Parts: sequence; C-alpha cells; structure tokens
Amino acid sequence: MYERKIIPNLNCGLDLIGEVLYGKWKIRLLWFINEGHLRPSELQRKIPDATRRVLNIQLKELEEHDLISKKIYPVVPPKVEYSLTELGKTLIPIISALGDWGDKNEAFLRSVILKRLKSESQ
Amino acid sequence: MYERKIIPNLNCGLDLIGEVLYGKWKIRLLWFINEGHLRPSELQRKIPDATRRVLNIQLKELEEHDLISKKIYPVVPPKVEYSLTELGKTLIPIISALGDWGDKNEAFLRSVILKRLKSESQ
DNA sequence: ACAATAGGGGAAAATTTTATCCCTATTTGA
DNA sequence: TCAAATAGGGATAAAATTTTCCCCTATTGT
Repeated sequence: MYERKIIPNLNCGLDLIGEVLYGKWKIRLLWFINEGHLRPSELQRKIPDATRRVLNIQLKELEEHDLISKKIYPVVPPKVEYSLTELGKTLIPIISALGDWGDKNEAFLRSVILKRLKSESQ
Repeated sequence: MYERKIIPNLNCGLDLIGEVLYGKWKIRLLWFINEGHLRPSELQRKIPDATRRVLNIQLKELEEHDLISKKIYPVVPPKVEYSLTELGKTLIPIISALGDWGDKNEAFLRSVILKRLKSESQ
C-alpha cells in the first residue's frame, strides 16, 4: 500500500470530510450502495469506467473510514455485500445535494468544462 | 498547462460537480472568498499549507468554471479581488453542509483517519 | 480436464496533481 | 539603495492516484 509522505491536515470539518471522500469513485460508490447495489460486481457494472482494482481499493478505504461495512458470505463462488454504516447514511443527503446541484446546472457546467478542456489542448 | 490524456466523464450531476470541485484547495477557496477574504494574499494567509502557485492555478480553474470572478484594479502594487458568481454562491449551502458534517463527526473521523494512516506505515 | 463464476491482490506503468525554485514588474518606506 | 508588499508565471521535481497486467482462491457444471 502506498505510504503518504505528506501528512494531511485535519484542522477543520472540511479537511476531515475531504480526507474520507477524496477519491475519484468514492462518492459514486456510496451513492450506488445506498441505491441497493451492494455487491462488488454490481458496483462495477454501475461504474464501468473504473477498473475493478480501484473500486476494491476505494471500497476498502471507505470501509476503514467506517462509512461502509462489508459482509462476506462463506459460499462458493464467494459473495460479498457492502452496506452503509450509520455514519455513511448521514452522508447521503449531502451527496444527494451535490448531485442535484450538478443536475440543475448540467447544461451550463458541461459547456464550461468542455470549453476549458478544449482551450487546454488548443 | 497540463493536457489531460483521459477524457473525463460528464454523464451525471455527480460527474459534473466533481469536475469543478475536484482540487485539493478549491472548496476552501470558495469558502474563504464567501467569508470575505477576497484578495490572493489574504487567501494565502488563510490557507498557509498551499503554495501560492497552486492557489493561483486553482483560482484560475474556478474562474474558468465560472464559480468565481476576478477583478483586477489597475493600481501599483497590484490589487486583485475575487468574488463568488451567482453560480458560485449556490454552492455555499452545500459546502457548509460538508463542513458541518465534518465538524459534527470530528472526533470520530480524526480517529479513523489516523488509525488508517498508522496502519499504512505499520 | 477445464472453463466459468465471484472475489481479490502485487508490481509497475501511466496519469494527474501538487510542490519547489526562480524569475518578472512597480511603488512605498526605511 | 535596498527590502517589503503585491500579483503572477515557467520549468521541473515530487507526490499521489489511478490504470494496466498478471496472478491467485475454490467449487460447480460440462
């Protein structure tokens, strides 16, 4: 596992939530788990742009930060189900607000983001 | 400027907001600008852990995404003031909710984050 | 025997982000 | 005359994250 060389700041609430939510796929993982897609393979289907590997890594981090919990069923082939912890559930309204904001401003955001990407590659 | 090789997905609201808020200091920048710290040097004092350089870069991105606007006063020494755009202002309640969540769970979050950092470097 | 299924992980490469260092310019004050 | 304040940028290095590639487990069904 990668060992950080720069110790993160944990001064304020924003630092703390940043530390547990920073990760390209984490918010989506929480969202889809909340929607009932509990198994790793389902999550992979919902997030096809991420590789299995990253999803595993980010799921593990979410678990270590106690936002989700993992249940392993002792069957073959293996079955695993994730679920939100109580703490994780309290994030859902916030994630929902984030998604709503993005949806509401969808057209505008898409245009400014694309404009910037184009000017980058001029 | 860095040119991305992987084109970001812009499918849903979460993708879009992620694209404009992803950046280590962006949320704090928006927050402090909202609090009335408008000038680059003030923002640097509020966020001493970031270098001038990164703040400039992230401020520019926020500006290109139309979350903040920049006013340059033609004086010497130079004076610059940022302010939230109407769109930027609509993010404040969400950022506030993020910070509140972090504050409310401060003790717990700090402990799980530190536990994970330690186990990393075992 | 062997593929399919469902889950997972190590190592290294690639990508992206952030940090460091060194420059520019102008005016005020010591 | 020289430092401080104020804002900014280029080049490069370092750090962090994500992706790619290949490997493993064990059982069931063909």
